[in-house]
Order: sequence, then C-alpha cells, then structure tokens
Amino acid sequence: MADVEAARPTPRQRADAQRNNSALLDAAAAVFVRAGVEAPVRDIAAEAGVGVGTIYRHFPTRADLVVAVYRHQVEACAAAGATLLTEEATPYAALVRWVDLFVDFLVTKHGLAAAMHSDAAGFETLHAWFLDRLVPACAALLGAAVSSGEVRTEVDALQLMYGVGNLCIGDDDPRYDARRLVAHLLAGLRA
Amino acid sequence: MADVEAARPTPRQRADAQRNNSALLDAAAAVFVRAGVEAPVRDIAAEAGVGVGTIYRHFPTRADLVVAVYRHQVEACAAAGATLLTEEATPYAALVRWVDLFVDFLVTKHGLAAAMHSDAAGFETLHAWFLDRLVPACAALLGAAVSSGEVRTEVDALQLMYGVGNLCIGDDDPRYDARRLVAHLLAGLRA
DNA sequence: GACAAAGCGGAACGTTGTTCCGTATGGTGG
DNA sequence: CCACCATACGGAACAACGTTCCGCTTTGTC
Repeated sequence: MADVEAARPTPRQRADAQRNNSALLDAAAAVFVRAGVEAPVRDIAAEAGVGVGTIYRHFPTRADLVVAVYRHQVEACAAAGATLLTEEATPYAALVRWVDLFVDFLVTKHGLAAAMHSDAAGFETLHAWFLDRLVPACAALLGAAVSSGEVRTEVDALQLMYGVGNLCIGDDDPRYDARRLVAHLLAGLRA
Repeated sequence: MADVEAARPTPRQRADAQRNNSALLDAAAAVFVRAGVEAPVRDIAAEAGVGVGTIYRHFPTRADLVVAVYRHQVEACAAAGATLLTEEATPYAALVRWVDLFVDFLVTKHGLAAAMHSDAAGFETLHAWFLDRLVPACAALLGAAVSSGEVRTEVDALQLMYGVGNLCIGDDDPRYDARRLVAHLLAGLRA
C-alpha cells in the first residue's frame, strides 16, 4: 500500500550512498575477520574510508550492521558456490575455497548471538534462513566432489557445515587455529 | 618456600579489608543475579557500599572479580548441600532449595566464559574443579531424595546439573524464565 | 597516644557506542 | 549548462564503560 508514492522524483538512494553501503559491508566483513565482531565502529569506518556518522546513517545501531554483514555474507557464500565450480580446476578445489569463505562468515555468525542477545526469536529466524540458503550450496559442491571421485560419501552437507562451524568456536584464542583444523578435516574427506 | 617470611608483624589483611572482601563477593553475586554478569563495576561498588578503587584493590581486573565470585559460589553451593539436608523438612525440599542456589550460581558461570575469553585453559581448569566440587554435593541430595522415596531413580546428579545448566542458557531474554522451567523439571522428578 | 603502613573513595583517564550539526555533493528543473 | 536543495557526509561531542591514580582515613603496633 505504500507503493502509491513510488512515483516520486528521487525515491532511490543517491549514488554515493549506494557505494558507501557496499563499501561498509565489505569493510566490516574484512575487519570482523581480522579483529573479531567486537571490533570498534571507528575501525570499520576507517577501513571503509568514511566517517562514523555515515555508518550510523546506514545502520542505526551496531547490531544492525552485524546483521547486515551476516545477510550479505550468506548471499555471497550462496552465490560463490555456483561460480566456484566453474572457476576452479576440480570440484574438490572449489569445495576447499568455498569452505574458506564459509569460515570467514562464521566469525560474523558466532558474533551474531552476542550482538542480538536481546532478540532470541530474530536470531532463530536468521539461523533458519541461513540453513535454507547455504545447505543447498554446500551440497552442490560436495556432490560434485563426490561424483568426480575426489571425496568419500560418508558425510553430507549439513554435517560438514556443523563440523566446520563447531571447529570455529573459540577461535579468538590465539593458541587455537580453527583454519588449520578445518583444513585437516577437509583433507580427511579425500577418497 | 614463601612461608619463611610468614613471621612478619602484620602478614595478614587488615580487619576492614577482610570485611570489604566478603562484602564485595556477596554484593557482586547479588548484582550478577539481578542484572547479569555484564553489570557495571560501579553498580557493584554501590551495592557493597564501597568506592570503585576498593574493588580494584581486591580484584585487579573485572575478570578476577567474576572468577572470585564463581569460586565463592561453588564453595557456598558445596557447603549448603551438607547443611540443607538437616535444615529442610524433606530431602526433596532440600534438593529444590539447593537447585535454587545452583541457578543463582549459573548466571555467574555462564558469564565466566565471556569474561575469560582470552584464557581458555584457565576456564577448563575452573570447569573441572567445579564438577569435582559440586557433583558429589548434588549426588548426596539426590541420593537422599531417592532413598526417601520422593523422586525417581532415572536421572543422576551430573545429568540433572547439565539439564539445569542448559535450561539457564539465554536467560537474559525477558521472555524466557529459566527458573520456571527448572521448577517444572524438578517437579517431573517426583515419584 | 603517636606513627607508619595499609586501605579507602571518587575524581580523572582512555576507549567504547551513539548523536548531532555544519558542510559538501549528487541529481534535477530551468 | 547551471543553480538549487534535499540527501548524505565527516568528525567533534556526549554518555557509559573499565581502569588508574592519589590525597585522605583507618588500622594495628610500640
């Protein structure tokens, strides 16, 4: 019903606003991976090359930014699954690179619970949507790698994702290297 | 080997320092239950009727305070287990009251992981010590209630403690009432 | 009772998330 | 092409946090 006013002169964002929006999403994702989801807003602003005011114009609160990055990364992971299969030499190589993206994303995901501690229902919704979106993507890569005879058949996409997800819990401990363990897990899948 | 110097004039704390130490432990425990482990240091100081400087004299950092409260509450829980059996009318009533203390303690315990995110090994040590100390206490109460014919025999102390512990995850959500669910769990144990 | 040491209170500091407002800029009607 | 103004930007300013510091008070001893 609000669409009646859609014929206005400039209903859509200005060009620089759109640029800053995606710049912020990319910058925040990068900073989260480097310094964790607890990274200061100022650091994200610096990484994106904007002022803090710009962040709060796009994302009213810190939690909103985290959620936006989360959604953005889920979409990116889902999309990458499709293209990696054509870009990489073998399906297994594609799977490895996809899992690497997935691990980047998990940093955000694990911080999401803390950022949304006051909205458990919203968190469940996001979690369900994340599974709907990524399990098929992972399954496609895994299936291709199985078909090509590179990996065993004993594990399905959901199990792999949970396994990788659990390996990445507590990765803020400097003595713990989740990526190394994930690499070993993937190596263990080889036929 | 450090005991060689124990013959000094005043090796032990001054009287007011000892008072403030336990006052702080009690005040922090109370505030943690009321407002969560994220409660500001100033609130704890106010509850104990001291200045913030006094807190930092006793506990160099916030995490140290949380750990101290944790240890204090574990000891209190263990000690209470012994006395409640003689004070309450029936073993089951004693068990119910003990679990109530245990739930108070869980608020601190769940916050501990966040407070110690940089010391995973220390956390594991504390966790193991907590089990060693409290499982026997809980087992005694549970055993007594089973012997008196008040509760079923299907669940052991460790299971009960894990169950209660898991029910108390996410209790910072105002729509979620962990204590109510714990009460139902205990009611369900009745023979 | 006097004196040194131990302890206390709370102002002050540095770092957070968030708000505010003067300034710059992109899109549009002339 | 230009002038206009809503839109958007940058970063100073604010409030709340953990932590540090230091002048004053209290405690225990000779």
